[in-house]
Amino acid sequence: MRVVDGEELDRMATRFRLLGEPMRLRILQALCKRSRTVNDIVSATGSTQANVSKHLALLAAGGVLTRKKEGQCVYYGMKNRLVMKLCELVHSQLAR
Amino acid sequence: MRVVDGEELDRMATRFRLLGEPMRLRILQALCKRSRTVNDIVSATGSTQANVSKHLALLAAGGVLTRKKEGQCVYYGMKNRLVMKLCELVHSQLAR
DNA sequence: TAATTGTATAACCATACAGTTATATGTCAA
DNA sequence: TTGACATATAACTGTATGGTTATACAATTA
Repeated sequence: MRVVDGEELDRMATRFRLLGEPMRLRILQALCKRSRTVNDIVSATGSTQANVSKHLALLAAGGVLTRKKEGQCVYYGMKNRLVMKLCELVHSQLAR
Repeated sequence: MRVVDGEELDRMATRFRLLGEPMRLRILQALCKRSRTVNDIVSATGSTQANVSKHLALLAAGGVLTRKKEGQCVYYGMKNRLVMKLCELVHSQLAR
């Protein structure tokens, strides 16, 4: 990594911290294959609707998830594969 | 990423969170090229000795840094290149 | 031994934030 | 319009943790 200025380090830290919550990783896992509604994710994670909604808002604001409203349902999905790449990398690193 | 159990998600989240602090990223940058003493890192980061020591202890406990005592100096260094790989990946992802 | 230097740690404070409960907002159907 | 369902948000609580200050511990030197 090149030398990086303070603001960029802040952004990097923010991204890492966004992934530094088990519940958010659980959510990402649930969205790994396809987009899902909030309720789907609530079921998949076993958390409460309010909690899931908050995490989804954070992940979307952080540029990790997309958000698409259809009727009264809201579909969240992976913005791209890059974040899953990160998760896989960490996962494989820990398997040592 | 395969489906991962709760404990593994916890470990992954812990690793991500470990990288989710600007000061710790600053420390990693300082150690990118070579191992350094605590005082070196204090100078490089501009933080206090106590604060740096605490972060170094966390990074070492988290398996990111190595620790080698020589005389009254303690050298910390990157355990391997994998973490820098992560940082580079995040850095490049944010550059969009 | 005493003084100095390098590092770690304890105690404390302030802040951030995950989770909860309750409620608001929005959308559809009857 | 009313009711039911889906989602978001506000208010609150408890906990974790980054930074600071002071001090302890360890190694070197005089």
